[in-house]
Amino acid sequence: MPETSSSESLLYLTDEQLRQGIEAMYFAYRGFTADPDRILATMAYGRAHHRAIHFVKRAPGTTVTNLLEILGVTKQSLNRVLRTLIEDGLIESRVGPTDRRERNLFLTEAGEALENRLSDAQRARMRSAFRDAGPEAVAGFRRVLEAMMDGEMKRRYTGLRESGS
Amino acid sequence: MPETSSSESLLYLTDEQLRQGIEAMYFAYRGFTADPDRILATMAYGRAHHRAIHFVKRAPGTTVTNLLEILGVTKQSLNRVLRTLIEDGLIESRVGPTDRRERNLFLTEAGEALENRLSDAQRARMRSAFRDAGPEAVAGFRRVLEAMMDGEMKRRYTGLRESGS
DNA sequence: ACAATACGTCAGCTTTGTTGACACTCCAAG
DNA sequence: CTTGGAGTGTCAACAAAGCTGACGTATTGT
Repeated sequence: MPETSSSESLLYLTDEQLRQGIEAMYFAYRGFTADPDRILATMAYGRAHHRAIHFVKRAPGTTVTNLLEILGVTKQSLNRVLRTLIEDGLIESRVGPTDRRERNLFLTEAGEALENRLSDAQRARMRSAFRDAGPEAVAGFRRVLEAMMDGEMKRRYTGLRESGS
Repeated sequence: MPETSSSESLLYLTDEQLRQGIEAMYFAYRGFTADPDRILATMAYGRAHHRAIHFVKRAPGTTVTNLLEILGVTKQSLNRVLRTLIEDGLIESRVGPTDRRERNLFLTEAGEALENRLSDAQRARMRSAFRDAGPEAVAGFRRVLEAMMDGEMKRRYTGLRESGS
């Protein structure tokens, strides 16, 4: 093990430092999901519904298959969630205009409303964390997270970044 | 909303930037758990077993109640996991020496071995991400994550940091 | 003696993941 | 034009892991 703090500048690669990074990631992720979870718990929804709503908002008109790839779950798992959201009138599923096998997904007004509530809660926490930590920290945060994704995830992530905004 | 990029230095608080932070967190967390998940899937274990093993390694001799508080799950949920780990000889449960109602939890040799396999995989990814991003980025990463935990989580996290290392 | 604590367990439910089978649609080769 | 294969979406049944609430037992301490 070369990184046993032999060099001062590599202190952040100590096993102990890495372990702290792992634990920070674990606890922070729980904070990250806590607010939306609380809102969702009051309805019959869970985290999976949130994810579906989020990415439909992000890429309106997306197909089921595309969503499947972004979320990395099986069809049935997504379908169950999608079905309840459609039944409840939060998501609209339109038959594809060119290829009628496809379904294009959109948020309804009610869907947008819920998306806003959830997003606001999550963004508020993110904003406060970003503000507390400062711009340089935020840049570092982003850099580490991107390096932590594996190739597949990174593709999905940067794919979204390029199409959005 | 004052943060609509009115000031250049607050660009990182734009809704779009926050949204990207949220998505980065989501995709990175999946990368973060991917390697251990792959290992665990080959056995009859899941993420819950990993968490139990991790924190028993971190705080050997911890009691069930303490673990319950750190993990923030219910007794039943933890017990199911703990029971299989004890049956499989990965965790040892010793009657508390001073208070015989308590059970002190330890990893057996086999438990240590599995912990190492899991930790190595996760640390390798963390190390590579840290190395790619550099020390300043790592510091920023940690700062943002700590700001993102809520009070309860932060207490557990810093509690561990102080007892460990 | 009695209340409180720590742990384990039972029953039953929910969310969210899985696999496998099936129906509808499209397109291209015969 | 028909027909067969590939693509897209739906449904049924099951598993992992979380939850609540109740209860039993051993132990502690007042």
